[in-house]
Amino acid sequence: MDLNKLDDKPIFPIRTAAELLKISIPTLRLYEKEGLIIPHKTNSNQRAYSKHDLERIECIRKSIKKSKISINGIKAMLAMIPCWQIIGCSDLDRDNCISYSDSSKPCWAHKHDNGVCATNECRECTVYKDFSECSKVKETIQNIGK
Amino acid sequence: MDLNKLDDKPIFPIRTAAELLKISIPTLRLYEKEGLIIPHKTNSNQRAYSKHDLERIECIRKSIKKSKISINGIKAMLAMIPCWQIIGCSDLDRDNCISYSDSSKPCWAHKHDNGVCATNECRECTVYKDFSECSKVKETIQNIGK
DNA sequence: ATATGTTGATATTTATAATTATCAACAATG
DNA sequence: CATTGTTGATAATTATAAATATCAACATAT
Repeated sequence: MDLNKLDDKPIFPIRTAAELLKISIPTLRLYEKEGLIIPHKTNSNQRAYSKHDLERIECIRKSIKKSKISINGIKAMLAMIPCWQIIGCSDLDRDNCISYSDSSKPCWAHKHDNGVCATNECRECTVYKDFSECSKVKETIQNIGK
Repeated sequence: MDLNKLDDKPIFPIRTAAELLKISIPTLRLYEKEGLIIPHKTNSNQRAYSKHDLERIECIRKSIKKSKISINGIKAMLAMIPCWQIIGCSDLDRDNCISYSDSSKPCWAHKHDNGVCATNECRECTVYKDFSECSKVKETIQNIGK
């Protein structure tokens, strides 16, 4: 098996994740409610975090604590991700998509009724997985024109 | 004379601006220090605000108060503006430009040593003038690919 | 089946961003 | 030249976002 995939395995229950990150459980739930993180859910609806999830959360934390960007600020910044370009939406899907016009939160925080996003798992999507910080978003914006 | 240009005339001293906006003078100075606004300066370094300046500040205020985006959040979001595309930088100028890679504040909050931006007045630049809110930034990101 | 951990929701506390007040030095106005 | 407004800087205050605590109901594990 590909050993890199281990880091994607959701093996940590919420308490362990909180201990490893040195934050409280309600904070983890808050970030999720705000759409900054999408942990895996078990059959019985219990959260499970992977190593990559933890890294993502540390990144979010840095934005809040060091860069002083509010949660809504992070959401607004992530809303600038040109997801339609990344996943290659059809023009129709794109124009019908809420997240194409919305600038308040990232695409994965929206309920999608049409297009690929309606069926795909956001947690597994490149758009979600690749973007948790400003620099990555800007990098992508730079590359659209090329 | 073009009557529309009147709205760009910097005719309000800081006290008047503060009264019209119902905020304090130090707040206006803060927004400027953070690079969210560039008022005109008289020969003796006194600030003067135009009607458009006031509208811009109201827009900023809405982001802070209603959208709950922190000042640093607004700056991060504005750092996503593809300014090099808008003003049509040469590839060389672009690659040498700080604001091309930086994702912490908008281009006009940087000191520019090379390119057009070194000589131009940011206050007069389309990039500064057109962008004070998220939706305009996203609109522009949408249009790059087209 | 009893311990321990989870869920979502609400209430509370804490941290800190945003705003304002105050200051001496300088500018404008009449 | 006296009045009123400005400048930047620092200190104090206020507002509120972020984090945490608490809860009953449900899940897991031994």
